Amino acid sequence: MNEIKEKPINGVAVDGYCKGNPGPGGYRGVDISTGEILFEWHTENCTNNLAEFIGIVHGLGFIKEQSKKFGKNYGIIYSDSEIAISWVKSKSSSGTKFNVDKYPLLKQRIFKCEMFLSESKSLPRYEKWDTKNWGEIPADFGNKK
RNA sequence: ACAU
DNA sequence: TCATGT
Ligand SMILES: [Mg+2]
Ligand SMILES: [Mg+2]
Repeated sequence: MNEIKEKPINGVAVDGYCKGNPGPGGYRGVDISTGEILFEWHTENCTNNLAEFIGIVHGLGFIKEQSKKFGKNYGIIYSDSEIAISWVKSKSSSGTKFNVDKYPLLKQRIFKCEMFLSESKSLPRYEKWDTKNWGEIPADFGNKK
């Protein structure tokens, strides 16, 4: 199915980054309609896919919290990462090759992400950002050469 | 191959 | 050109 959707004008774009892979990295979330940076996180060492995964999960929690506390409904979370989206769907990042044992804070963060996913009765929508047709996701860090 |  | 992943 080669359906091409319209480029979204609402929702939250999340993107992960790594300076080296593995390397220092993190994620951020951007309000697509305004360009406002809504949340950001950095850590000393991780992989591209772990950063993308944790970013999506944080975005899901953020959207839920904004809705419940402030009645603000951000809509859909977008990610350009096939891998991270598959990990969110399965509620597990066990496919990672990265040994988190040297990074207990990261290990704990991943555990909490999976816990959040497994305990949630419902989650906000999350969809693939179609970079080919829409250009770079608005949350991108612009680190690629 | 596809997505990063 | 290398690494992370399905
Ligand atoms: Mg990305
Ligand atoms: Mg990017």
